[in-house]
Amino acid sequence: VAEGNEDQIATISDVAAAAGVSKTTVSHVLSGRRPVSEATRAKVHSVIEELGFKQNFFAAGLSGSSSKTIALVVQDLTNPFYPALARGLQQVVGERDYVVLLADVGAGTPPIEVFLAQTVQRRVDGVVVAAVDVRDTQLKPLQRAGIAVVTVGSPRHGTKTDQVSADDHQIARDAVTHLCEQGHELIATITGPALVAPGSSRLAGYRDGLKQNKRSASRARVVEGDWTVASGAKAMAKLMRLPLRPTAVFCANDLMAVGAIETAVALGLAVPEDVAVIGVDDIDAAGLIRPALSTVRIPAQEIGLVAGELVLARIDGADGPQRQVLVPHNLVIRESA
Amino acid sequence: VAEGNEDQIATISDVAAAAGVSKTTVSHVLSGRRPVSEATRAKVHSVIEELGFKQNFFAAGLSGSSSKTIALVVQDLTNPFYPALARGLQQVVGERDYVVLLADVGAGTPPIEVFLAQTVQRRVDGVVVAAVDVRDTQLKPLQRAGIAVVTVGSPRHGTKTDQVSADDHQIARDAVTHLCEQGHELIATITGPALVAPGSSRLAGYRDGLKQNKRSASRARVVEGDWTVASGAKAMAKLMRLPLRPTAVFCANDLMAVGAIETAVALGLAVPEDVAVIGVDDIDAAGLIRPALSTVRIPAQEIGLVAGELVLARIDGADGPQRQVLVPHNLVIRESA
DNA sequence: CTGAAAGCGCTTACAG
DNA sequence: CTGAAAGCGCTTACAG
Repeated sequence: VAEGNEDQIATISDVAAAAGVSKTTVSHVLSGRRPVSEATRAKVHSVIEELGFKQNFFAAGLSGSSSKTIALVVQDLTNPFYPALARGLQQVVGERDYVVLLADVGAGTPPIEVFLAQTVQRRVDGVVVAAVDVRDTQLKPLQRAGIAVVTVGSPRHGTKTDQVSADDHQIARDAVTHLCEQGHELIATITGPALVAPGSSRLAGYRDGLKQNKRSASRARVVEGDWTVASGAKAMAKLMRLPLRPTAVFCANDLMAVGAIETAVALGLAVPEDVAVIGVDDIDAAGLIRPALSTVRIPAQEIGLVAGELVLARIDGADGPQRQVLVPHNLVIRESA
Repeated sequence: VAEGNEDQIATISDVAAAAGVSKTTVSHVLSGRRPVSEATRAKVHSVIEELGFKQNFFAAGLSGSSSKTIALVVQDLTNPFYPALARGLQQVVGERDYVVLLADVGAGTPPIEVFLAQTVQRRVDGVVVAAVDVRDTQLKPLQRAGIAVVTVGSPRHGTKTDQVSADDHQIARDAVTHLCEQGHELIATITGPALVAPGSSRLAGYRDGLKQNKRSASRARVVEGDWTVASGAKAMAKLMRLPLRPTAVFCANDLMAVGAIETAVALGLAVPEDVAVIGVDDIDAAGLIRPALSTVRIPAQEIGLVAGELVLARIDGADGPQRQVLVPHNLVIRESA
């Protein structure tokens, strides 16, 4: 036991020397990529333990070339959807000893293209993109570099990646159907900006829901908001002035639903007795306001899980066509509808 | 222009050859660590551009040994405090081309000790720990490995790292003082579990605030909750049964304040006319409930910024004693107090 | 079942 | 102002 400079970090050579075997053998007991006799395996392991040996990440990567890391690009970490997604992703990839590199586009720095470049330079194994700002031309270079890319959210024009998202169309249909089951006939909607996802899909789903349940549709009962409480309040005021006043409103997100409820209360209308209101998202406040908000929960964490499974599958070499998976949502019925 | 196998990733040797200089020189124009003539610098840069050369992260790290990454360990990404902190951190470190590696302890996997081990293996430059579960004995190895460690939250016994946190003591004092300025005499508090931070500091701050404003203190007006809405509601019921009913309640977080308000309303008490309620955190729901909750905003993003500055300072070689910085909070007065 | 040796793509004394 | 060469700590054909 003459060696043992304990201040120095142990390398694979130290382990090999102390165990009386070659670096090759140590490397193989580490990777398991080639059979090693039980005796020497045990010896090597005990030496590793004793020396506190840890593989040098850079050296391993330089030869082997996988960094065991997944990058996650997120539109706005401040929106609770993304942290939940991040958690789901970490859960599945962490299981396989991958680590997650985070980029919050909303932070403003670094610029997204800089981060994506970093991603290839660092030989990241996979990238999960949950950010509307990213154009597919920015993703091409990653794919060419052999990085597995999966995209979260509604499909965008021309994007060629595996995708996960909530089923926005079905979400709206389910909400409308719930309203119908409660006996409502005149059902309005407060939409998000209607040309882009997920606003467009939820509007289409609303219309389908009406048709499917044989309710009448009317352009007057469709009012556009911009996802904010204030816009929901304003849209609701417009709706409540209609000659044929709707008795139920499907709001394309919870924030607008909160605004809608405030307007209803301000007008002296009881919710849900006079007007029922249902939202989408299940934000934290949904259960805290009165009346408590009925809504459709977007399964953010599950989306993260699936995104993780998709990247890992590609990393493991799965080929075949791009996959698109829709993660099931669920209705959370509280008081407002 | 005979070379140019465009399918292959360009290395520093390719650049050197194409520019007619040595790898040494290319390396130096990249790092700027030694003067290079303007002419050759320009030539090298143009070749880099042309070949689309990107430094191999592993090779650079193996020689140079900095990974340009900061790890962030967070207790529960699902709590909005942490995403905001993460954003602040990214903003400052991103500016300097560092990238952030995220670990959400609440995800359950990987185990925290595994992640911390990864952190030294990957030669991370700094670690920001915002997680109560991490004991200082787990941090020692990182510091020994030369990693800059900063800790977020109230100081813990024996921890020897730079620290950032909100000033929990002062937060409570400020809230109580606000209540006093509104003319309240009998001021109660609903605390978190009182033995651990931040519950203990907020309780102490409440008592100081009372003393400083010459209000009477009473053990009966201190009721312990567990940070949840339900516990706040229950504590409030107890408080409202007191013979000398308090006219104002300082709740150690917003969730308990929401519960307190619900109880008050259920008892037919008007808020803030009959009882004023103030919380801490400024959660999203605070502005959405009625009456809107007055509270003390915890400056999560600023805490992240400061944490980033502290790590970077240490990475840049700052020595000297451990620093502890308290980030200023602010009162957000809405309707409930 | 095991080793010697080349090689991954950089950085950095050392030398001029 | 610039280069040749050693070395960082691994992995992996190749050979036995």
